[in-house]
Amino acid sequence: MFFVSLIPIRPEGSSGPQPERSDAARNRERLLQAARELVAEHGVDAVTMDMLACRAEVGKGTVFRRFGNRAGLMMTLLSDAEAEFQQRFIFGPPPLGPGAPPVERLMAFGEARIRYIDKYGELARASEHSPHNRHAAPPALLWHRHIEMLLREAGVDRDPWLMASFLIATLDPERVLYALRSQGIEVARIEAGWREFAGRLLGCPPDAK
Amino acid sequence: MFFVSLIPIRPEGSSGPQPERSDAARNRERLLQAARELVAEHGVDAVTMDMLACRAEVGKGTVFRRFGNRAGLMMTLLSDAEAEFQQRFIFGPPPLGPGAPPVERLMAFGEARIRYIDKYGELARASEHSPHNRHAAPPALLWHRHIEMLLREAGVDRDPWLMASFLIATLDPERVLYALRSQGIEVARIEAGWREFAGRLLGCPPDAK
DNA sequence: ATACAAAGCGGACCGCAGTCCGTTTAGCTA
DNA sequence: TAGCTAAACGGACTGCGGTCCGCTTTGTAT
Repeated sequence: MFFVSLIPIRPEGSSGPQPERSDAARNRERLLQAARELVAEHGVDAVTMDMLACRAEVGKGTVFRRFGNRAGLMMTLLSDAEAEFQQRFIFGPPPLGPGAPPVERLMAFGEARIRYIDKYGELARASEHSPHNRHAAPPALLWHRHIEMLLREAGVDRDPWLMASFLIATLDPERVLYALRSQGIEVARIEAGWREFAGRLLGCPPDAK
Repeated sequence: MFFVSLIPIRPEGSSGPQPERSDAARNRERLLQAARELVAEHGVDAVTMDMLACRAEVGKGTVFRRFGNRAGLMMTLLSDAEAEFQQRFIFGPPPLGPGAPPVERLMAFGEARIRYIDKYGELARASEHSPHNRHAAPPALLWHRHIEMLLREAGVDRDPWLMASFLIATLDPERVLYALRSQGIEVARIEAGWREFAGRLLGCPPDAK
C-alpha cells in the first residue's frame, strides 16, 4: 500500500548517504520474517532477542545493530500499521480526517486509537518500553501535535499543549490493555467512555445517545 | 507519625499468625536503612538489588524474600509518604479532604498528586514497574475509588468508573515526570493545567484566574 | 585482479532481576 | 540442655537485554 512517511518511523531512512549493503538487506528481511513468525507463534511478550537471532540465523549483535533495542524491533513491526493510522487521521475521510468539526475528530481519534490498541496493543506496549524516551518518539509527537491542534480549533486556549498531554495519557496502551484484557471491558464501552470524556472536556452537551 | 493503614501497603502485615523472627526483623531494618542510604547516594534508578544486599550485608535471596521484587522494595520505601497522602485526601482538611465541593476536591487531589510526584516521582515510577499488575496495586485501587466517588458526587453518571480510569491515567508518574524533568515544565503550570482539565471535565466555567 | 576502507557481522561477555535449594538459626518443647 | 521444626538465609545459578570488539564481507578505486 501507498503511504507518505510524514515522520520517519524506520530508523534507517531510505535516502541515507549509503543505500544499504546487500548482506544487510538480506539479514533485515530474514529478521523481520523471523520476528513476525515468532510473534505469531508465541506472542509479543514471549519473544526474546536471542530467540530472534537464532531463528533468523544471525548473530545477536546484528539484531541490535538493526533495531537498537527490543522496543525498536517492535516499533518496526508496527510501522506499517502506524503509518496507516497516521495517514487516516491526517488525510483520511472525516470524521477522523479533516472536514469534521474538531470535537468529532477528537472523538474519532480516540475511537480509532482504542481499536488500534485492541488489535496491536501488545506490540504497541512493547514498542514503548524504551528507557526514558517513550514520549519523545516520533509517532507520539505527531499525535500530540494533532490533538493540540484539534483542541485549539475547538476553542481550548488555556495551555492546549498540556491539555493534549493529559488527553493522550488516557490512551496509553498499557492502561487501555489493562482495561481490555485484565478487566474484561468491551471495546465499545471504552469507546463510548472516550466519547463522553472528550465531549465533556470540550463542553459539548452529552450527545443524547 | 500516626496513620491508619487503610489498605495494607507493606506486604507483611503486623498481625500475622507468626509475629516475626528476630533475625528477620534485624535484617529488615538493615535493608531499609541501606536502601534509603543508597537511594540518597545514587538515586533510585541506580540502586540495584545486589548493591542493596551487599550494603546491608545480607544475602540476595533475603532481599527478594523480604520485598518480592524491586518494585516491592520501592513501594516499601514509599509507604510512609503514601499513607500520609491517603490520610490527607480521605480524612484531612478541605479542599483535599471531605467538606469541599467535589470539583474542588478533585482539583486539590490532582495538585497534591502532582506535588507528590515532583517529590517522590522516581520512587513512585520504580514502584510501579511490577510486571502486569501496576494498576491493581492497592493504592491505585484506592485512588480510583476516591476519584470515582468524587465524579459521582459531581454528577457524572455515565460510566464514572471509566472516567476515573481516564483521569488517573493523566497523573501517571512516568508522564508527569517526563513533563517535569525532561520538558522542564514547572510544577505550577502542571497544577494549573490539571485544574483547567478537571474543571472543563466537570463542566465548571473556567474559574477566572 | 588486487588492494583497501568501511560497513556489517557474530558471539563471548556484562549487569541486573529474579529463582532455587542446601544450610543455618530462632524459638519452642520436653 | 537437647532436640526439633519451620522460618529464614545466602549465594550460585538462570534468563534476558544490551555491549564490545576482533573478524568477515562488500563495494569501490586502481
